[in-house]
Amino acid sequence: MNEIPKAYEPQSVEDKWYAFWLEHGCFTADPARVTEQRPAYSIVIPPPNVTGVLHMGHVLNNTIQDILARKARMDGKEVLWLPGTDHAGIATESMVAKQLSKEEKKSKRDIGREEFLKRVWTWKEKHGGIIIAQLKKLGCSCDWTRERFTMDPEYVRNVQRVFVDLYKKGLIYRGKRMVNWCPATQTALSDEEVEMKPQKGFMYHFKVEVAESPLTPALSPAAGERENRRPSLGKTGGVENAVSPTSLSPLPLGGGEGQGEGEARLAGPLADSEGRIWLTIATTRPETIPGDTAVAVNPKDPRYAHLIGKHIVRPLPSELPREQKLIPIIGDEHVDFEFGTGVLKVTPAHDKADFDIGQRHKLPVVDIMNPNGTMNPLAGRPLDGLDRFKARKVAVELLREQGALVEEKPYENNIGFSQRADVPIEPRLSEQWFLKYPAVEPSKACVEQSDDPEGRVTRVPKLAGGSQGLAELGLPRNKIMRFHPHRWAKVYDHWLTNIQDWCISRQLWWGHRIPVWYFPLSNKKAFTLGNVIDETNVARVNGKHCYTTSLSGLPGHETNFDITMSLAGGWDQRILFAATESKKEASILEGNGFTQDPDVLDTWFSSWLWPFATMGWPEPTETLKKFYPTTDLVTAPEIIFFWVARMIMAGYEYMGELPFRNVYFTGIVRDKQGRKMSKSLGNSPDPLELIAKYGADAIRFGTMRSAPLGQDVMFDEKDVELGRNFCNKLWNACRFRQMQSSAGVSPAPGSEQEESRRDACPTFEVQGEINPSLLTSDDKWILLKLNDAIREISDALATYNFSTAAQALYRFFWNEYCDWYVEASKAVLFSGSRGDEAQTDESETSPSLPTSAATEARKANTVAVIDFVLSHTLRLFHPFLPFITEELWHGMGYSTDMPEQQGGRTIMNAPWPKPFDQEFRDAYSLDECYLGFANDKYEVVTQGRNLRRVGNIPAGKKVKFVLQPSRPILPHDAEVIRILLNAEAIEINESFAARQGTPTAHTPLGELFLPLEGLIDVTAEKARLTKKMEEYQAELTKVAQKLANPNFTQKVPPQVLQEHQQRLADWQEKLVSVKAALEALDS
RNA sequence: GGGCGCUUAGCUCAGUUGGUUAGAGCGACUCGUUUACACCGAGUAGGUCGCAGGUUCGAAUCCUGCAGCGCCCA
Repeated sequence: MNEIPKAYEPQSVEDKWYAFWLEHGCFTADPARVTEQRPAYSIVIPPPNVTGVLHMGHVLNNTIQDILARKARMDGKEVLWLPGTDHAGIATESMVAKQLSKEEKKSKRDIGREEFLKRVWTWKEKHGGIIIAQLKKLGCSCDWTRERFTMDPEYVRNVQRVFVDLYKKGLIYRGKRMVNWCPATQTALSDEEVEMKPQKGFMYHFKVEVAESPLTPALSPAAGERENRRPSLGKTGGVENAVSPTSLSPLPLGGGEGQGEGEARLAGPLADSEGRIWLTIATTRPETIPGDTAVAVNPKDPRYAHLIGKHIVRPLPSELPREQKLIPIIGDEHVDFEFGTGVLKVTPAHDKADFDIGQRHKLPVVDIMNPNGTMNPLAGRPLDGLDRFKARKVAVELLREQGALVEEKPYENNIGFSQRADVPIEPRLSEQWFLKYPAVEPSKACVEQSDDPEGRVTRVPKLAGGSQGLAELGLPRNKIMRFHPHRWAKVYDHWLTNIQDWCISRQLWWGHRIPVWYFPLSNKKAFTLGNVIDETNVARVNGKHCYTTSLSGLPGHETNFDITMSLAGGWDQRILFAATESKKEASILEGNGFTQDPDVLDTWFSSWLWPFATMGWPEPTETLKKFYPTTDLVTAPEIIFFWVARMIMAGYEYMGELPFRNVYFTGIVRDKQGRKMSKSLGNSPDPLELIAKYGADAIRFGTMRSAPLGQDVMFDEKDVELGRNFCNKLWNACRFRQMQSSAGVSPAPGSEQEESRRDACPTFEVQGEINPSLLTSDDKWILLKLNDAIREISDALATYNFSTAAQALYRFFWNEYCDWYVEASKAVLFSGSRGDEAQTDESETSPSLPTSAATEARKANTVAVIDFVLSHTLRLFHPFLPFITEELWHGMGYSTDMPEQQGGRTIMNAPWPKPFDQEFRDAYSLDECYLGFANDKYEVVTQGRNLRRVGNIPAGKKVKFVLQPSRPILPHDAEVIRILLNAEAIEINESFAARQGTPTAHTPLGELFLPLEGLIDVTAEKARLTKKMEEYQAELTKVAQKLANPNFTQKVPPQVLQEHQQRLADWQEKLVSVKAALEALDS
């Protein structure tokens, strides 16, 4: 560390140490090293998308994981931080598809499945390493020898194994249902991938004729009520025509009366002059009218009940003859008669609720759309081929032309959007694979629901079969998982309580292809498949859920020889399904005319296995034995359902145990204005640029300092700047220490550099290095402050309060160590190097000055204290600032005397500082009273600086202060005050007679004067003192009033009472002092 | 509609079980290049703790209601 640069230059340091760590295998976990004394600690990384790039969310998330991992290493644990990437089905596939269309103007179908997948792999090879390299830049201490990818061959096998297993258990099934269909990516999505967003649109009211009208003469329109026009809609003047030429009148039924003005006109059947009855229907999706197969009313609705069983004439498609457009009016209790007009159009093919109504009433399902969101021929001639949104406009026009459109008004409602493609999803009837979640009960029970950190009160899960609690579930206390912040536990519990089956198939190519093969049963060949499946077996399949057998029959050939078959039927044809994870059996199937399901699995169906599938499962590997369950999981709350909940279920189902003990949910990183970081807003800074500009440590520290537990993070580049400044401060504080050593402040004459370092390096046998008898009050103060900091930071980290820890580090180091201690230490370090004039004045009242040899010993002792503090501080900082601390650890020589594996090679393995034990405190007389004394001393300094201000004396100008002590002051302490005040001298004078008008301050150590030669601005000083006096008076009054209240004095605890009495005395004293000063000015 | 969170200095946030003058960083302003650091030091200003009630000797803190913002679920 010769010729240390004045400013810290991270660029020259970071790569060097990262390479060093890798070279020495510092991140590599070895299960063989795990013992009782060296417990395991593990985290699995939330695998970033393989082709993704680092964003601020990753920085936040991975910095936290790295802090946890590095802290655990320093605690002497065997640490596994297992990294990897996710194949990210839709994201990656659409990225490659986009590129294909851009560069070659081709769709994936143009080049075919095989070729397309080849392109994706190429893309993956090219971009897949980027984010990993970026994590390394950030300093992440992952065990890269264990990097995994969700499409690694073993991982693929695991996914298939799990699929087949769940299939055999009857938990995976194929079903034709309403799913969330994304017309952009043309695949089904799970409920979790749908995001509800408010959407501005229109509510259209249109009228339909009741086919059986006129019903009865009684329903003819009442006389004189013909003028019942809708209000004109201005530019959509066509509406006016819509109700002409036949004006409608409300029928004299009770229903519509409670409605609002506008709705009243629309609700209830209307009759025209010819006695025909019309119903008005409200909809936001008129383009789906051709798919309507009924209209529904609530059977309890008096306005419409009598119409149930009749028919209406569906207005679209226009070209169809009336008799082909008659659809029934049905009664269904689920119709909300408050909503719209109380008449609901039922489109079973294009709405989830309508589909359910359709099922109840056995309505036909008319699908009028293509998978890409365009209309098909069933929608009618003008709509056919149009995009659904274009079709909506056209449909409105058609209604208008027919005179059926009654009203059109702006309307906002919540629409489901495809999270990935950001287009409205289309509810669509489709055949997909579904999973009924396994292990739901233990997954629910294992998460601590009480807010008590001790876990004393745990929710007793309600289980079927009379189970009473965790014991019945095999969940002892240590099998409980905690969420941080705790409130997410409730969200998790709620989701699990209302859990719906998971649609796991995706109509994509990139991903885990579903390990199921089909065979249409009309083909007799299947019955003799491999001499194993014959007609007898198929007969057994028929009517049962499944039948299991081995096709290949070769022992040990594959890990699983089972084949599960089931008979599906009822919709299109009867199909034989065969699920197998065995390649051998798959090829037999294919050789016999079976074809594999073209779909792939939802990406999360592979990531939910991540904690164990990355550790060698299903083999009982050493890694699994030692590192599963993992200790902590750090992730974003956005994926609590996608990932966290599912991992817990998979953990129970396949490992019989929870996958992690703690889950830490980070906040969302937002910009200064509180907006979410997003590509389209362009408000997301590139972390790599920030690292290049400020250093990785800076971005880590800045992010951590401003990321409170469970709150969103408002990101501001200023935070990174602060991190950079902090590193620089640390750097320079160490530089200062080095300068003392090189300036010859070593203990004994003739000592070598190395020796002085060793002397100074206090890490282990500290007692021998620092001479307790030479400790100053400042030394003891900083040691006690260090002790507080150790405790505070350790506690904060143990409770995942990273910002608290970072702020404590900042405060301790910058405020307490640099601003006070280092400055105070100069009193010792610089003594003798410049005249001791300051102390000559006080020689009468103070003990005699130390001899020169004694001075040297004291300097050495101060350096020893500095080394002690710095070597501890570097370790406290290391999880946050890995690079600079490693650089300084070596540069300062603190590594030299440490055992190889405990800090000698790298600070990574240096032991985490522990709060001082009693023995240590006794040895160094670290009594809390020194905190008080040093604080008083620093208060004198603050007051003195204040006086300078009053005298308008520049901070740089040397002046003389006088202290009239209220207690004995040692020469050292006087010198500290002098240095900190940047004073020419400080005179300790018990009988100082201040000249009239001398600025004075009342301090805990006595009256402090700043004698000036008549330069003082009397008016300003008066103002200052008056302000102070008023302040003291106000406080005094407040306390006095409290103490005068018998209610207070009688009820309050004695300790509080005493405190208040003390306070009263203090204020009184101050007040007297300030009053005296004011009087002195006046006279 | 249900649930959760937030509201304290110009900004971002601390404030533990109620108990001194409600703290910090940034920003602003003033002064200063004093031999670690201008990526610095010293100092100053700035808050009726969202609003209204209540409990209490005492409320930023506990309770109730209201308002605003945000998120999740339906």
